[in-house]
Amino acid sequence: MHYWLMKSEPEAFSIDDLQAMPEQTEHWDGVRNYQARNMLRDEMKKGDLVFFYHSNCPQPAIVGIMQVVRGGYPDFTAFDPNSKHFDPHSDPDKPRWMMVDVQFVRTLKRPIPLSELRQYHELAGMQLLRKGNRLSITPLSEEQWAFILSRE
DNA sequence: GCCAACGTTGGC
DNA sequence: GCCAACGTTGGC
Repeated sequence: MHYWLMKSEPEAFSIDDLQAMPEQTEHWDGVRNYQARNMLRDEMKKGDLVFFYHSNCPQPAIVGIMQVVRGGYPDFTAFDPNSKHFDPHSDPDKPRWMMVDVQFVRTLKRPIPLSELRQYHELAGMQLLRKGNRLSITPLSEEQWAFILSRE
């Protein structure tokens, strides 16, 4: 059982969009970073819990919880020339990019902003808070997960 | 809109 | 393999 945080720009795909999907489930496509790809492929398993984080918006914040309902499998948007995530170098016989399916669990009672997360020394080791961090998927320890929920 | 940080590309 | 140039991310 692992805990994660995944970023999305709410203008592109928000937690409300996830909640509105059929089965409240969507595939998390478009990750085009090898470090994140490796986590999707090797470490994210069905049942893992994930914080939904809104990035690149007026108030960057953790806004909700989702659950992995299908572990890593090939990101088919990489094969679609009409997709903005198309990658001509990803061969369907040897897919370069991976994704998981996630299901909405709930929104937090309140969004917990990045600026607040930075103030907790308990979270000093969080990868999200590291200077220059750009990874759209980062792991959390169980302790970090529980602490954040305690601040809700 | 600015810009720091980072990843990728490609010439050599 | 090095590294400059470039593109992207994402907070502010």
